[in-house]
Amino acid sequence: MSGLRERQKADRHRRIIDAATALFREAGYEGAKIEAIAAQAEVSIGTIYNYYQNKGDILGAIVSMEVNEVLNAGRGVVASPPANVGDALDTLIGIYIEHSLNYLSKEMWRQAMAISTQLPDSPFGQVYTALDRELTSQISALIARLQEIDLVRPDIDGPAVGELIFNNMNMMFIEFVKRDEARIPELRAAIRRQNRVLVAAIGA
Amino acid sequence: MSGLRERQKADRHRRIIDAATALFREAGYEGAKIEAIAAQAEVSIGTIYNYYQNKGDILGAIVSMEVNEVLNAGRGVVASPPANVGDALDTLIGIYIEHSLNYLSKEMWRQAMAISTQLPDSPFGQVYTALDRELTSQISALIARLQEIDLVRPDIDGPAVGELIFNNMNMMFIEFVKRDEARIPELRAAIRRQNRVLVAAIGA
DNA sequence: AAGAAAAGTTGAACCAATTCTAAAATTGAG
DNA sequence: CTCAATTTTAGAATTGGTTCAACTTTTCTT
Repeated sequence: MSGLRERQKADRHRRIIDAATALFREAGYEGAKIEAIAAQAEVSIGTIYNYYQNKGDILGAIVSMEVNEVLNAGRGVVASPPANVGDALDTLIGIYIEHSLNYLSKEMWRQAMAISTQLPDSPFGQVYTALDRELTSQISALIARLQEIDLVRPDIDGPAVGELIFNNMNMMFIEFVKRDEARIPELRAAIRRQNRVLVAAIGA
Repeated sequence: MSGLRERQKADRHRRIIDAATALFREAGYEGAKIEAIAAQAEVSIGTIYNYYQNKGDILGAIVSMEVNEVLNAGRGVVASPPANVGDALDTLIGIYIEHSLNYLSKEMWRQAMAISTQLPDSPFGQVYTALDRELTSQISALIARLQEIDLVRPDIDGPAVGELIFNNMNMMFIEFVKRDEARIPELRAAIRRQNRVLVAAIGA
């Protein structure tokens, strides 16, 4: 069933995403006109709207790829974490943050986050919420792992702590992308400081 | 210096905000057309844009009033907090959350939050960031207060814990407004659960 | 009180996302 | 190969936020 039609469809998807990625980075989200994306992807405007419900969904597809990469990178840390709670958390969070600007500019992140709260029921809105949940789960999984190897007290409510840590990190990341002059090292240091009390409290 | 011009200006401001508030609630943010707001406020479209940079700023003015009320209500709790850490935090957070839907619908919150990340440098974006900071400070102030009366250990990093608690609450609130069917009691219970570890850790 | 300057108001025009339509192209089935 | 179904295409129409140049109103000056 992988007929020509299937292949062409996949190819158009890729062309649209490639064109949009390039233009979003060059001209910013607002500056990248649908007409220009269509031209660069060598499809018509109508085709773009046939593939994606709206401009936000195109950005959404790009964000999804990025976050999925981050989730993959995170699995390694969960599987074999550094040998103390603070470093383990810092390493996982570090992966999230350091990867975050690989493909997406701060402006793209701002737009993506805005769209996901503005239209929570759009395809992208739902995907974004799901990705957040997966990241939260990954942090909780790390804590569970640390409990297994006796670095975290067994009576700690892992899922709740995972949510707390993720929500704080996410909010800090939002503030980070809102300020163009904000830098990654300061962001990480601030998060480490915030987590310190928690790390002390849950450590075995 | 309270000439005619001043009075007319104040009056127009009020009429625009009243019209917008009514229409946002009736028709939703997107549904409330600038043209309709102008008509109901009995000013021209141009005048609205003379008073507010864009549609988001109108919503911003409404949100500001709401948040400032909440901040005021919170001062009482900080001044004389309940006699244990868990209840003190729960009371303050309760005030924030219970007041939150007095004037603003979930849809209005979604839009407001989206705009504040999308346009962090717009007048509203800056005001919103400042309000978040004030809420964070208020939580930190509560913790400082609890340290004074020996309910919280003196060596705890109050500001960091305040940020952690605020960021978590805020993120939970964002998820809350994203789901129309989400209910306040469940939200509060979830936040209480997340804060539990922290409460245990900082209590004297 | 008249005239000039300053401040504010107005709505038509503009722009870009999105929708719609009818025609052209492509594909898979028989 | 031919036909019917599906997709793509180009572009016109729609829509709603935002801008702008001309017009009014208010204030200031003398």
